Amino acid sequence: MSSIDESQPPGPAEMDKRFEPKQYEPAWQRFWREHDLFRSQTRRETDRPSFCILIPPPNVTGRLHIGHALQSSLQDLIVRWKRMQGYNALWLPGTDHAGIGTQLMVERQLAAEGTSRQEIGRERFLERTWAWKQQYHSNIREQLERLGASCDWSRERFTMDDGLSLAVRTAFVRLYREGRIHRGEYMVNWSPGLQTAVSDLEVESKSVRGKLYRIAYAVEGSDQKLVVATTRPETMLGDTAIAVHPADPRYQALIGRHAILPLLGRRIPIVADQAVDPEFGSGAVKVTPWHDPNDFEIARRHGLPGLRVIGFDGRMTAEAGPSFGGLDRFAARERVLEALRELGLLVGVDDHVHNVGHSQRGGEPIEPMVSKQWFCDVGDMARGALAAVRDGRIELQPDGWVKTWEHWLESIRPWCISRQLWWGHRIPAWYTPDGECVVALDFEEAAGLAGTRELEQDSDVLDTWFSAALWPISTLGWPDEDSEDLATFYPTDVLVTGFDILFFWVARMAMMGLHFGGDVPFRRVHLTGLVRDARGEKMSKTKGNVLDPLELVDEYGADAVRFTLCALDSPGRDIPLDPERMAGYRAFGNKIWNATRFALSRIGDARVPEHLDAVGLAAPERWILSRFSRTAGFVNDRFEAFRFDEACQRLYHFFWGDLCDWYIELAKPALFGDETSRPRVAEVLLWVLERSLRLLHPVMPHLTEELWHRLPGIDHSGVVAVALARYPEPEPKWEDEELEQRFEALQQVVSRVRTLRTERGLERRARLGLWIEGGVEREVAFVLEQGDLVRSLALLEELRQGAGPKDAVRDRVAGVELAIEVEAAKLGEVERERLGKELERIAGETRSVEARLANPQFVDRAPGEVVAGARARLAELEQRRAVLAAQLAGH
RNA sequence: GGGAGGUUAGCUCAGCGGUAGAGCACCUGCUUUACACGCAGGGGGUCGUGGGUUCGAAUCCCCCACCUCCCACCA
Repeated sequence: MSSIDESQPPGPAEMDKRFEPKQYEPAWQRFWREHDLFRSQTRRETDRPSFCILIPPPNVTGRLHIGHALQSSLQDLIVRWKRMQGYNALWLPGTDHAGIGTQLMVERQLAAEGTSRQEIGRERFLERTWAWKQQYHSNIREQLERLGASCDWSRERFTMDDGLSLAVRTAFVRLYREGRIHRGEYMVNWSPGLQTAVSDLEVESKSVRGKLYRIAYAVEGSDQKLVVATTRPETMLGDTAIAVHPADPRYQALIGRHAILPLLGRRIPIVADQAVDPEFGSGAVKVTPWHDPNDFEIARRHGLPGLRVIGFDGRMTAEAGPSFGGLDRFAARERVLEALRELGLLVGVDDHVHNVGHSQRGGEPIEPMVSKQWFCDVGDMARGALAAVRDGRIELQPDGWVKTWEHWLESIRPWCISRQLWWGHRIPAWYTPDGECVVALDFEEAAGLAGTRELEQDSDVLDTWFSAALWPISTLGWPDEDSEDLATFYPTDVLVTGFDILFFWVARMAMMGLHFGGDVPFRRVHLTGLVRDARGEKMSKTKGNVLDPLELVDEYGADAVRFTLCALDSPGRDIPLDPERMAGYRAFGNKIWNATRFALSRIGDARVPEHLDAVGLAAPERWILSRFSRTAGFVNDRFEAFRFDEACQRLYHFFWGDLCDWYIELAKPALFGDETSRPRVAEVLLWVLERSLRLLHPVMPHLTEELWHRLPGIDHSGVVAVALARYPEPEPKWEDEELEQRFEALQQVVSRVRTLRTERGLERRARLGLWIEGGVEREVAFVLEQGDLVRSLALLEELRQGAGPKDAVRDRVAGVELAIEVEAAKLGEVERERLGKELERIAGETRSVEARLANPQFVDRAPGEVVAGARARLAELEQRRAVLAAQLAGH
């Protein structure tokens, strides 16, 4: 107990009228940390069932953005809920080294110092980057903690930790030895800006307004010109053939002959290939094998040589000839066109809109070119991942993503996994002086295999997503097959992430998890939408509409931020985030605060009861317990279905509507009354409040923790925090459908009286008398039985059964006919109008229901209860019409 | 060219077979012994267009229109 007291927030015993998240949120974060509440256990240490979520690791040097806040809120909600359900729940945190991103940041820093990575060399550059990582890596943890994340920080991982690095090397070596990884010269996407190859996924195709140029090539041994169409004239310098469709009648005679490449005078063959579309351009295609993926394939089929005319820096090479070598690729284009124009060989220029691949990161056009790289052939692993989703071992939510998943995995191509970067996992391959390649776990093994220590390691690093693909197994201890964590938590249960990395990450984890882990890496994947601004626009720095989650936490409190994000997470939708909405949920927090404050001020000596005995409770108590039970059932069910939005709506309306607006008001007479009724009512109020705090805890952990600890009678030596309290479940014995219906009538009667005050512009406390004149027996009896409560809620002078004064205002609500005595009972103009409108509405609905009932097909085919419902509705409409019509006629 | 999603109250969105809901915004009253981050009451929608299925459609099916996003080597 004493240790708890020490880390209790220092807040005053007296509660302020307004809650102030800043005063207690950091204190509870510290409390959780100091009590080490979220450390999970291995199966050796506990027999509780396990539950595991792995964090999608943020960039180690990054700052959390609003998307992280969304995903973290959802992950924390899930893991807190499961933990409270008694699971050995683990939310494993960590960070990613983010190869390109981090390297670029450090390079930028070097540039500012007037140097570069090339200048300082690889070793010093890596030292710098590690230092940079050390400096920033605690930021992510701090930021997650400020959101209230209940991660097990003792298990924090970083993709370049020793253990994870070993996992990466092990996976690489095994895949290599299985023949799934190989090195070769193929067409890759080259980013001249980043100076590295990138994978297909890192290329974004953008529609570009360009030109289609028609260039005339001379045919050898004739005066004939062969016109080809191209969008990239500069690549002609690397042409090694012209291709036409084999069946194209225009070019039959030319197949097998040669053309002379303009500008360079090279003799190139004219070949026939199916890939050529006779309808496009001139029907003849220039073939540049080393700078176009299609041409590469054509060249392979025809055994054509390739020439590198564009270098890795985006400039033309010496192969491009003396006039062009050294020029930037775009400058070369102009120069080539100019030269062709002079020679009269540029025979046409048309506007042409086409798609050009751009580097996702750098933004510049990607240069397709042949390069020696490492590739991972994921074909059969992809089939495994495909099957896992098809047969439900992995559930994607929303399931609309299944098709996308299938399409991508069915048409998957080898994955280019090498990057010409320095920051990352260096490829575990060594070369002997003879150029022999040895793949091994480390230098010693490589030396043993090669029979020499004169080895040079491959200079490339692996794609960041390669290590990310191993995250589910590597963080849990793989390749150590005896790892207790792996045995306890693998397969993990839930993955929450954005759809934008479905292929980059999720699919690849599925492949690697199945391959190395022997099972799916996670059973369910919850894909979130994109967080947008209040108007639904994408957040971007240039637009200046970026919302920083930590600033939002400062302004509204972490719980309000979390509640908002969870409440807006509806499947398949982007999330428009309006700070106004967050203010609304901050108000909700304040409501919870004040409800508790009120309860604490009126409960006397009552304590939160261990068990609640239903016997002898009055109707309002039985009612709120019934509502609570149904809410608990609903919330659990919606959490289970990952419908956090629906769960949050229900929590909000239960607490604010049922508990505050109605129950607390209903309980007030007893709470302010004598000692006969007060203790029991106070107990129920405390009980419901305490259970409600538990119910709300996964969404609003700080506030619920703060308030829960203020409630009297909780044995904190048993359960030190609400974070570890049992999550409420529905209690069917308290659910009372009939009682809830009767209460509905009571509520409507009270509302009708209140409406009348507004209609008549009466004083809030104007003396009113209410007569219950008739109606449905059950409801009437209940309203009369609860007469005292109705009187206090509706602020009535008196309430009686029987016929009211002649000039009273009459209405029928929820089956109860009532007459309200008002001093000046004349209907005003506005009221008459409203009555008229209401009668019209009733007449309209009556016609519609009558028509339905007059239709024999409806009566025959519709379910009995629907027909009965319609009949009852018709009767109710008629009763109400009669009352209102009499009312209107009587004045 | 394929695929997915969207089109419901002024705004942002739920609902997805029995004639419409929320939050915010708006209007009208309120120092009511927890809360103005409050209380009570209210106005506001032919659920994108056109067909079809059904006793009955915002809800299922088809067409169209307009948005958004993925995927795709026609130079």
